[in-house]
Amino acid sequence: MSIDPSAKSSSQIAVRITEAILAKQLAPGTRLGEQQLADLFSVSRTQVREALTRLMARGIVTVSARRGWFVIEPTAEQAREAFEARRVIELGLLRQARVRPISTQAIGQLRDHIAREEAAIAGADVGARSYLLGDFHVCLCECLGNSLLSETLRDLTARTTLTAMLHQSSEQAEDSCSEHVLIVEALERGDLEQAEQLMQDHLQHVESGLTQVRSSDPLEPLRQALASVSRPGAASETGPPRQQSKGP
Amino acid sequence: MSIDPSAKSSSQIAVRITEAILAKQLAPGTRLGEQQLADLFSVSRTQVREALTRLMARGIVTVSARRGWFVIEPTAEQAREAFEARRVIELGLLRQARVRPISTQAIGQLRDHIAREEAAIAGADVGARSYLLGDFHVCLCECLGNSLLSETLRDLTARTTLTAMLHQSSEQAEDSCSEHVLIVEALERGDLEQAEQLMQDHLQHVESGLTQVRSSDPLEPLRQALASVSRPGAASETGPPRQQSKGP
DNA sequence: TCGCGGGTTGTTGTATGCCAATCTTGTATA
DNA sequence: TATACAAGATTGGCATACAACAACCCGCGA
Repeated sequence: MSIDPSAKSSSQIAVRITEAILAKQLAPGTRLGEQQLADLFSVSRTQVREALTRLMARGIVTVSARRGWFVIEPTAEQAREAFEARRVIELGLLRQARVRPISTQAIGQLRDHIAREEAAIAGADVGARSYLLGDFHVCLCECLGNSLLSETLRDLTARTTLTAMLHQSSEQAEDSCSEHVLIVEALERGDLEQAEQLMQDHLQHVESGLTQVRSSDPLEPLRQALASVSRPGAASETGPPRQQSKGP
Repeated sequence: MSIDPSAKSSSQIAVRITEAILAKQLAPGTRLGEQQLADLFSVSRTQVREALTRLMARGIVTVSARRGWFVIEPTAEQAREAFEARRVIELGLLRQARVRPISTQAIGQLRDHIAREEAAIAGADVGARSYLLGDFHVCLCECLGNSLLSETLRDLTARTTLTAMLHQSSEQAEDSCSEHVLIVEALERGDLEQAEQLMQDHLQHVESGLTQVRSSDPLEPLRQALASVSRPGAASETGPPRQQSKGP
């Protein structure tokens, strides 16, 4: 688990965890032990609990009473809702934006973002790639002038990212990126109708990229995990087999 | 401050506070002292902090370092974003709903809700009236099959309610309710296009009901307060949270 | 009268210890 | 073999302590 070494405030811890999820460095179902995180960040359980409470309010972490905190594992229904919510927000935002022109500065920001996407795709950093591909939508939302919705959208992106990890989607990074390019181009020439259509298609592509297991069988992940024998270091990700020596 | 007598868990405390805001029983800028709330609910500060942390993550409470927790006072810009977000979500949801029919059961729920609205308007309970008029939109969102967005919408409703309190809107309760009726009727006969238009108008009415201060001038409230000499104790209710000083 | 400086008070921020509840797991026993 | 029981680990929550800081009060000097 490679969240990051140093963070002091609880909000920073929450951000780190969120980023790790968006970068696919934290799998759904990962256990987040309080003491464990406290040691990792060199803070007390108090701070960790506060950070986790925050993340729970945002719906990207759950707590099972006296068992522990876990990264959510979106059910099929939740995944559907998350994608629908993204469609509603992103398409609706583009529609609302028809009355208010998009600043050239915003277009510039989006172009920069896409440049970073391309760099990440060219490079080998899978985490950065995943993060940036998701963050594009948040960035777009912010450029369209609504920071409130961008917050919500970030959480929804986390959910869909986790869903993608659960259902091991085929992430066609290049395709996504080129679709982003098309969207920004449409925005740049002021064709918001086209942009909306492109976004709709794009989200459709992302959603249909999931290998729709979509069973409501709670044993499905386990079954799937045990079906293929050789999985490279997957267990160490979720289940720390042993624990460091405890306190006094 | 008449939140309610008994609640045990932090989530319940958060719910109580949210409800009080939606019922216009907690004004924007109200101070929420930790010890104060702890005494009120007969719990420790720990629980109160957890509840407030949750509410902060949802954006309906802020904390000023070492000064205290306060119900947010949405700025003009934030108010604009909140209304835009509501438009985006509610209109977008109705648009998405075109592909999926609305169950008759959902229509029934909405009708029940409107009946309660009418009862509250007939009665004298201003709190219940305000709460129900806002909750209609949340309820509609849930009936349209997206509980994720309904959570977000609840928070946005809280924001717009607080904005309304700040800018002392003229709340034409009967008008709102009758518009709700029209919307549900349109839904019932499957005319989603019409429903969307009605919703758009309705939200427009609510927003324009605000005495549009709406300048981005941070001194505007002050100026307005000093323009008219005799104001009956507006701020004395909760103790004036003076100007906020931000950190570095 | 007015402004200024210093101490006082109150509130949050954070760590710590503690203990109960209870879930998990390992082991002994019928 | 299956059940019961004990041990361990982890969260849930409370109380407390104390530091950091903001707001307030009050006296002092000009």
